Amino acid sequence: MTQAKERISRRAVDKFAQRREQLAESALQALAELGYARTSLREIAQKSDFSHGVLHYYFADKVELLTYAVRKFEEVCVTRYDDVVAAAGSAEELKHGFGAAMAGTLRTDAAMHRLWYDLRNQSLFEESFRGDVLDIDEQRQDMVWRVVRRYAEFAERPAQVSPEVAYAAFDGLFQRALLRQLAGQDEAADRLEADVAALLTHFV
Amino acid sequence: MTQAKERISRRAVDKFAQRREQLAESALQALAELGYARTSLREIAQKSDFSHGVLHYYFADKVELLTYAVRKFEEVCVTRYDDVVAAAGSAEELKHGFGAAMAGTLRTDAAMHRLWYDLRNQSLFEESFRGDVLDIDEQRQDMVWRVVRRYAEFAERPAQVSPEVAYAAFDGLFQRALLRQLAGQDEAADRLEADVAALLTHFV
DNA sequence: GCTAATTTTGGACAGTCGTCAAGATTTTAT
DNA sequence: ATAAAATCTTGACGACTGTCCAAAATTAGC
Repeated sequence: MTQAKERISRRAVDKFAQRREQLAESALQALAELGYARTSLREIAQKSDFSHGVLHYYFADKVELLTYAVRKFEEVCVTRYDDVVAAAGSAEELKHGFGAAMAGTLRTDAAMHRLWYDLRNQSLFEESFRGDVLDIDEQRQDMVWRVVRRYAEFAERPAQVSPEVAYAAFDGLFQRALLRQLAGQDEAADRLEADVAALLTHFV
Repeated sequence: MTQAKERISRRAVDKFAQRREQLAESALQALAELGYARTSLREIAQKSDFSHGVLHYYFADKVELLTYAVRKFEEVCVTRYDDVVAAAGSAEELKHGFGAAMAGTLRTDAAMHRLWYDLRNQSLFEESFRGDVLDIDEQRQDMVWRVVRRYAEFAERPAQVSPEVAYAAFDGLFQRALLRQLAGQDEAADRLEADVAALLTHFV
């Protein structure tokens, strides 16, 4: 076996890294569909173009693969509302844009979101992901705070809560809505949109 | 095998039910310690006084056992703050009592709480628990709302948020604190206590 | 085109899982 | 005390798990 570290060719290194990306993507697919408890390496391989054996060619073990996948997941996860912040021209616009964006991603990306909550929850039991989870959580908090801070600027009032409290509250709302949405309650997204907008006004 | 339904003797029925309670209790122990993903029937049996085979004498399969355990869990889970509400004589007292009670149970019962979040999260993937989880969630919401409503009475101001929003926000705060507490951040409980008290004032 | 290195496959492994049933043990009824 | 019923143990089953490895397939260097 040839380790990535020993490589010389730049192309080869890139290809090696590219395969890892590819397999991590398949891992995320499997995790989103089946949940952590039921995601096996063979399931992951089946979502990819390869057989199950190849996973140990690119990753030392399951933990390394999943850790890598979690880190990859982070990237798409922590800038979701920045566009809304940039686009909004007033407090009202931002408030409704934020609510709509949350409701939208709830409707569209439910499987991906439950994957995140599953991983975060798993880190209550397993130490391996905890560092990455806490890191992502912090970035999500920053993301939410950018919305709240901007809203406070528009409203020309100071924010009444800390970034931690704001994030925890919006996250709680989202998690609640996710459970209801997956349980088939079609009004979950609409209610989330309204609740998010209402909560924002209470926080600044 | 003799089913409980066919029994005549009252004592026998009670004993049958008692064993189920007993085994469900062992199941909760195992779930709290290992998490849903790694809890096996043999692990559960090992926490009890019996061998693994007996589980299928008292329960049809694993799902029935776990479902029963979840329902049992509900009982201890949804009246935790009622004493605080009953004891408080003023808004200030209630506010600090609520925060202290949350911080207290975070410190004392962390394993039990992560079990709840694990089960609730699992219901994002598996339909089997979903009904019970939603039911428990509702009761927890009522429990939190009794606090908020009472606080509003004391303060002689109307509550500014719905029961759903209040519960989601406090739950989000608690979940956040639980993760930090389990990650070894000793100040998590203290911060939770302060944040809960602060958030309560924003909600009424 | 040939050799050597890299990449991928598919099967084998030891272990664990949920489930089941036969037999041993205990409790109950008469 | 004895037979019947209820309860519990033990070992087995097929399926699945993460991991590893030898061999096949592919690619790269000359």
